Amino acid sequence: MELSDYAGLSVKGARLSKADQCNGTETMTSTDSMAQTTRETGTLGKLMVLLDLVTHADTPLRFTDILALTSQPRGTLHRQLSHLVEEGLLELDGDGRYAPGLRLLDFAARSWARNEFRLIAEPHLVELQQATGETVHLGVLRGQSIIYLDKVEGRQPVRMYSQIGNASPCYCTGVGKAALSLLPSENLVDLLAGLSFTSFTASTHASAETLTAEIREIAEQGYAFDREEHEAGIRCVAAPVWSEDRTFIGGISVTGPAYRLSMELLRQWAVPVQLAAARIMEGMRIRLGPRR
Amino acid sequence: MELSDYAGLSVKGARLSKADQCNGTETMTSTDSMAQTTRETGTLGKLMVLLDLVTHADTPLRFTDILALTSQPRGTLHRQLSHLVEEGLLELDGDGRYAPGLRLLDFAARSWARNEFRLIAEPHLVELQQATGETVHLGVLRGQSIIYLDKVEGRQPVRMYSQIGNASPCYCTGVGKAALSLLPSENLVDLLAGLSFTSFTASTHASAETLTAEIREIAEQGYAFDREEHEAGIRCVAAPVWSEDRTFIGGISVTGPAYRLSMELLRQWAVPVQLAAARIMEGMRIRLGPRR
DNA sequence: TCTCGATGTTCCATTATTCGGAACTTAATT
DNA sequence: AATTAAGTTCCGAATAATGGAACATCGAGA
Repeated sequence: MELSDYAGLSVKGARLSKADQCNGTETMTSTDSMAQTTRETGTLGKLMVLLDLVTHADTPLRFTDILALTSQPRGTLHRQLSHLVEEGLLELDGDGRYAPGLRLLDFAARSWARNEFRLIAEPHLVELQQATGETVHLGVLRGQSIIYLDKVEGRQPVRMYSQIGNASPCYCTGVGKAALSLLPSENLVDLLAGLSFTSFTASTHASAETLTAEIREIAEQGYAFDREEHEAGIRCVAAPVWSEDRTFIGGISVTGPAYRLSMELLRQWAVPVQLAAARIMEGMRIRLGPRR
Repeated sequence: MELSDYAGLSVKGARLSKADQCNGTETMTSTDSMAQTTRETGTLGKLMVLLDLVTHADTPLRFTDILALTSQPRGTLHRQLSHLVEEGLLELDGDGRYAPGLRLLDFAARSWARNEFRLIAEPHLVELQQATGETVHLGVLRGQSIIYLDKVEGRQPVRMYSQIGNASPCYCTGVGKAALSLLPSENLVDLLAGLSFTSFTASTHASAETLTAEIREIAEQGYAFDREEHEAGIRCVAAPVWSEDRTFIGGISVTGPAYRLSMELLRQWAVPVQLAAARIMEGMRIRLGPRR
């Protein structure tokens, strides 16, 4: 119900919720451990589950594929998909395959262009990029995921699994762990309880225990590392950033290939990263402080 | 009062949607030719109007602002906004102001990353950029708008959402007019009938008549110009591109400042632009041809 | 060609959700 | 403190979504 609830951004598990609301038990699913309490927002919630399904699929899905994934009555599913297509949120090609709709791009372009947090942070990200020569990210916590709001690359393009708008897990990214270190322990416990840990590399945290320990450490020292936890060969150092009203809880990071970024070098960069973070927060305070 | 009049993607009188463009069985004599029944897709349609309102606003809106814009009952509006917020499509800050939700970014990032048209076109856009040294765009027609799918700039890395994803009018952009030149005259008439012409510059088309004339010309010669019609001092030359099943009707363009791009130079570039367009379509044919 | 099965679409009574007026809280202003 | 504006919650009535089944459509194999 707080800032932790929509399952849409979680890596796995959005599909389960659909199955839940299909059969008997309704309205009484209070605190569920495995499936995060997906509070279906009526009609919209059901449609969003579908939109999630299609946008998360690796390839355009046929009607029957979606039918199998949702186990809904055919007629119902057909109407729901039709509505999504008619609104431009999905597109149906000549082969009867559903793909994400381009209208989503228009929404996102506006969402991004006007985002105050990003606008304020941008110059500081550029500065940090120039100081280090490596790629700089800005991300915020939404649900269990980090959504990357911005990315400033150097000249040498390094192939990385990161892109503006992409949602990444919070438990294996520098920005994610930095963000988690900002949460009150109560909220943190809740969030961790809903996580399912996927081991992307050998270094990825596999349990809430080890993660909690590291987060405590991060909270003390004020910066976080990603020791090739999300992608092999990629390291980063991150610092937490937040807005005063806690609408944005996230972080910034400097990321690069392990062969170039020794842990020692990353440790040296912790201070400039923290400084940039401090400047961003100062910028937010000036810009947004008065009226809160 | 019509609250679906957003300058977004839906056409008022006639929606150029799947129903129309589907296989063989056209000529069903558009059932909604005179009946302006804005077929709102039930609950979803109403919510999308709200989402449009908020994302199109220049600044975050307060509850009362939205209330005034929609003239809905307060209770109803409040519940609708709550649902959108709960799903992460909108965000409500500490001041009670509604802004676009970051979840939209996640959707869009996936929508973009997997878009086949864009993936196929990309290398040809890069090539065209290198040949001309100017900025190259790829856009497709959705409703009355051109949505930019890709942008290749000179030296600077692509700022993902700076232009990509933006919806622009079809009647005053090179890509837009090139796209319109592909439409069957019946569809074109329907679409033009729903347009309202905003004069961005002195050169912007102000009526369907002059626009229709130019589109006819474009259809003959196979390329289009933007003579500072959308933005003063900016010119472009564009060529139409389409996918075989007409799912994508759009174009590519080379854009730049008028002082550097004489009309004569643009005319010379028409051929390379058309060539790039042809290669993209060939790529689509190879990639998607078989199974249609 | 015909039939069969798989896939996709439409229909309609039932059911659940949304609607919207009004009462009820806050928060800001005089 | 009194008053107005702003936002939230409630509940019967209106409306939209549901889901089962009938209706199309298409491909492949007999």
